Amino acid sequence: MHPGTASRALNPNARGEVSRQTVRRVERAAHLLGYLPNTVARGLRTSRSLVVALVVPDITNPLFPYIVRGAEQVLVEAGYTLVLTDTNNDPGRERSQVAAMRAGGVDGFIVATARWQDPVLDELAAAAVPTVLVNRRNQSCSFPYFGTDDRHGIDLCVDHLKQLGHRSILHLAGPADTSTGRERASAFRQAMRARRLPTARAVVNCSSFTEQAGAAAVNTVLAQGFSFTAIVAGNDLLAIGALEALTARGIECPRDVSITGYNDVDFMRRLTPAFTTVRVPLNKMGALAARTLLGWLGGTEPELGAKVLLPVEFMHRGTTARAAR
Amino acid sequence: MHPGTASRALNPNARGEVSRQTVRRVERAAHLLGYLPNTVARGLRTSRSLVVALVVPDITNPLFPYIVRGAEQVLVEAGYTLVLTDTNNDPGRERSQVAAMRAGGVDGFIVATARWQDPVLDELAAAAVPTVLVNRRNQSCSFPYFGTDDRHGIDLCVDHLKQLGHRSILHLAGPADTSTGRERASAFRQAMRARRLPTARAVVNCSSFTEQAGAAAVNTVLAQGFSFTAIVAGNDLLAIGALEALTARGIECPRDVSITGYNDVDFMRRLTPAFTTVRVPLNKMGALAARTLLGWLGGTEPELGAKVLLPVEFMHRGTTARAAR
DNA sequence: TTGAAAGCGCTAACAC
DNA sequence: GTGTTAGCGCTTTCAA
Repeated sequence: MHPGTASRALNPNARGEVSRQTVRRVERAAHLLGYLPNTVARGLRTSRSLVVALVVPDITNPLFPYIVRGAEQVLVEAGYTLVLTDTNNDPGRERSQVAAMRAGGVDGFIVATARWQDPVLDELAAAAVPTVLVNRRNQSCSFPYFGTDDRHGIDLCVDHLKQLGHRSILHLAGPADTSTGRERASAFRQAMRARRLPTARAVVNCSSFTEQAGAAAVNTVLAQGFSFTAIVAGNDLLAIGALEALTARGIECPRDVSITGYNDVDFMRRLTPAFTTVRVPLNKMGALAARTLLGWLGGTEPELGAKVLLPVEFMHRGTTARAAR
Repeated sequence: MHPGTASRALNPNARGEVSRQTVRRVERAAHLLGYLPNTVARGLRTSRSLVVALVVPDITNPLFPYIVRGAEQVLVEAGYTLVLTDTNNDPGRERSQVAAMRAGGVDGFIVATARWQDPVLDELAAAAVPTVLVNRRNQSCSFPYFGTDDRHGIDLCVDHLKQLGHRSILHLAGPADTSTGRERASAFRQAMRARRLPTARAVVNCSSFTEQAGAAAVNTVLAQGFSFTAIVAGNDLLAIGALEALTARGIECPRDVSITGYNDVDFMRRLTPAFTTVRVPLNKMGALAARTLLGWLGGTEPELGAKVLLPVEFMHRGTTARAAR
């Protein structure tokens, strides 16, 4: 039996060029020998590895497992393998890991670590590596982006608080080198202005999307004497940090201050009080990104600057209440 | 310049066989051209890919991200790449994904999905693929295993509850096809007997390590009229499910029933009441497993049935209290 | 110290 | 429909 023929028999695309009988014979033999086509050799020959890399900043941030899961589901169904790489929020590691993945011949990237200015993405774009962005994007948005409708989400929060009688609302903004930090802050300002609510000193920047940063920001604002009756946090972790900082000072939520989160990470509904937050379809975001990348790898090049914003859902729970008179 | 020489100049091991001057020349050129050695081709030639696969049952289970992180840290430092594969708790997918990884030429496996009887592991053992087990093991323990000292952890729970005056203690055991389910149940029985506490009907099996299963088990026991004043849950999710089921029936924790969890997943301390549970060094478990696998790949074959049990720490928080009189 | 050549396992183009 | 051949990019023996 001749290797070329065997190869054709095993390859779904070329199977047509070979007699049914031979196909059967080859399949039988392959099964018997426990033969697994060596995808490395195949990749070398075809320069397609059927591997996609997913770059996350920190897999222990409860946001990301759902994105990973959504993406892997789609990828595996299509016969692809997912390579996860966790950059530990370190641009240096991001650069080197991406380089390693490239050298390893991955077919494309799903990037969840985008910073506002991101040289790694610029390189990827320059090299025309199929890449999609998820959760965050870079300024130039060099690639298709799958995020959520932050403008709407934040607007829902502000609206809800206004309905409850709040006027002095503080926004805990995520880092300015992330699109989510910037865009939610901008959405907040716009939502406040649209309702003739005061925006002066109403936005404070947090150094990262962590509890610590959220707590620190609240402490700073309090120390400066700025008073507020509600907080719109840039994400759930910032919201939790804010709650802790307030509680530590005897300020109670929602009695004294209302708080909204963002993302509706799994355990938010289980906290006491259960958190009012904005639910984001993380699974779907990952799946959609993967599907688009797969399409790209299959030849249908996407519109490069395309932004897909998934709809969000406001979850009214226990951390928001009518403003004290 | 001749490719063989260039290869030697770039390869740390063979660099000695080449003149310093040539090395410099090659390095300069490589840098200039942005040359990245193609690891696929290298892998084909050397049959080492510098890739390790990590198999998890469900990355959204908050247990696993920490293990992933611990492992990846170590792996990346050693120049390896981590391939994550999530089997969605499905043995079929586990089998096919592992086969895919094998065909993809990974150097070894870290498996966190082991079932008590696990044909996939048997195959891996038969093929002598370097593999380490983490979190769970199989019955034959065909590979080095990194888990926690469950016997001690469960003993601490029972001891604590006994100190508080509890005698009727229920154990919510994880699935019988996992080592963690079986061993914690066995540890529970032993701990109870050692303290002359009753074990009849004190262990109930849950179909999976999920909230739903925990709640269902508690409901069943309650329906059967078995009464208890405390629960030792097989893991945190079961504990949370149990708490929900009890609360739904107006049984309060810890006033009426005390509950202990297991693993001390990140948000347990944030719940109200904060959960009494057993803290497990997940990060270290992943790191240790990775290091051992790396050693194996480097030539130091580990003792095959070796079990490394990491120390646990009992976290006394708000879900346990003195037994009602 | 460097050059030459073979070959890792597979596939695609071409010949029969 | 099947056989033949060349070569993906690298490493490594062997010879110079």
